Amino acid sequence: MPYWLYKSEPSSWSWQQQVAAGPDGTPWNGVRNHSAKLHLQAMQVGDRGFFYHSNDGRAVVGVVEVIRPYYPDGTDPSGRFGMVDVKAVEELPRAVTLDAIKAEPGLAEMVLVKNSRLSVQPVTAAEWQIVRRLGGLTAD
DNA sequence: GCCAACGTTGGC
DNA sequence: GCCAACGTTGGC
Repeated sequence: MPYWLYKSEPSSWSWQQQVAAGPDGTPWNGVRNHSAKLHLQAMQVGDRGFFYHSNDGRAVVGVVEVIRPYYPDGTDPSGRFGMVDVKAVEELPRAVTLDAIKAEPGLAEMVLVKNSRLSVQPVTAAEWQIVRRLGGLTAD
């Protein structure tokens, strides 16, 4: 099963808001980039991903799960882009900062490091376990 | 707040 | 279809 990473500025959509949205989750809307769109389209219900706070925060703070597969994003007037619904699953006991990620040799190839502007990214199984461990979660 | 990187737009 | 201009993102 693939893993993902979702970036959001806390000032526009924060982990706290995601948690508050509860088990019904929320649409991950607003993606307007074709690489990110391809990742959204590849997602299946049950896929999990990290929730990353960009700019103000710069850390992985939680885990979310896809609960509805790709469907059109009504906030896109062009109709070209879509979204999935995600829900919060668990919070990291310790946020994993970008600095910590960059300091970890096993994470040097993370898309977050290599292409920090991509808003929805794939995460490898190895990276997934390293970040979980750094964040104080048990391995899957 | 600056600016580099990158994606998108639009004129040709 | 190329590419310069422009806007946005996000780390610093």
